Amino acid sequence: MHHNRSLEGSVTAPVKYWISGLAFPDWAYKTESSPGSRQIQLWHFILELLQKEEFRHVIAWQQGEYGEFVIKDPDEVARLWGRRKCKPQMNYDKLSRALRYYYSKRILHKTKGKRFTYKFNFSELTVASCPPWKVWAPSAPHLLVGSAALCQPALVPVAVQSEPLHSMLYTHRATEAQLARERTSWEPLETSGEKGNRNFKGECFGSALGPGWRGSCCCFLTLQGDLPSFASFAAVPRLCCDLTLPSGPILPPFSSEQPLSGSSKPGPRLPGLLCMPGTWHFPELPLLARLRQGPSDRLQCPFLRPEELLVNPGPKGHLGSNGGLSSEIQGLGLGKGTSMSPNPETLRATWPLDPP
DNA sequence: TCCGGAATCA
DNA sequence: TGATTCCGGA
Repeated sequence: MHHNRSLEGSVTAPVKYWISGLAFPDWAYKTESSPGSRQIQLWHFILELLQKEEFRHVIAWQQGEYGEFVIKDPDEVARLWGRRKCKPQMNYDKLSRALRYYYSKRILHKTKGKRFTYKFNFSELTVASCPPWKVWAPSAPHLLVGSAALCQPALVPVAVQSEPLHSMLYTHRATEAQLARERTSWEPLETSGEKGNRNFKGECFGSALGPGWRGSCCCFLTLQGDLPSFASFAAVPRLCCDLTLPSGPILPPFSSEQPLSGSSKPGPRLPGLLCMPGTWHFPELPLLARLRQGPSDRLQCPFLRPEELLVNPGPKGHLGSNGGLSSEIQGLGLGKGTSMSPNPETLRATWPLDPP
């Protein structure tokens, strides 16, 4: 059972990590888990306030704008913040200065034209705040893809199955021409993950983890560079793992030279799934942009290369050395470099790490 | 009201 | 490092 600490520091009732259709990892609400600091960070505190009904009159999520919140009573928010930090001289001017420092970190940005209105960049926030010890956690009982996905997804189950989250992760059909165009215009992650580069095409969740993690980054591409910030990465591994999707196409495409063991014939191609080596596509799915502003309508995951997927066999029940996929994946029956995808039933039956 | 530089603190 | 404090400017 998950608990959170109240604003006064006591343990309170369990929280639902579900805000306006967004699921947060549990550590996002645990002040003591703030990475890089032993003290609570302001954005944590803001999330705490936003989470609580009793502060709805002080600060609240903006209806219809995911991640956007309004400070209705700046002085009160500043007072609460000052009380938490034992800074009685705190005021909104100082607090807002701290918030403005989040701009450069891309944790937050200002909603122009709206007073006291800010917006979280959740993907950046989750990467920046994902504790290293929760990354690459070998005991995580999920099919984890990409370093971001390796942040232990402490989600409430409803988040996985809910329509909003599906919509966040899905995108609508991309034509083959579009795919080809994107394929050729794909930019290296080195540039896409650069801080301050607002024109990036891809958002590498693993960018905060350093170059060594690049191979397993889970990346979201958008048409305009304004990333689909609300495709909460935490949901990705669950979706990949549980395969409870009604349309079922969220599976990594594999490119394997040799026929995979454990399957005499390749699995059927899942309807609507367009795959390219190293890239996921989730066509025929609700428009991502429905959940956020902007025309971001493409979700891709150029993530693990085949050689990173097909790792040395490990003991059953453990993740492979890539931290994400064990050798059992070889039983999925996949063709090389094709649009072949694993049969979800096969995956379900084969996967050793599914929770009971 | 908002922004960001600069110095400073813990 | 993540604020806090102060401040000039838009």
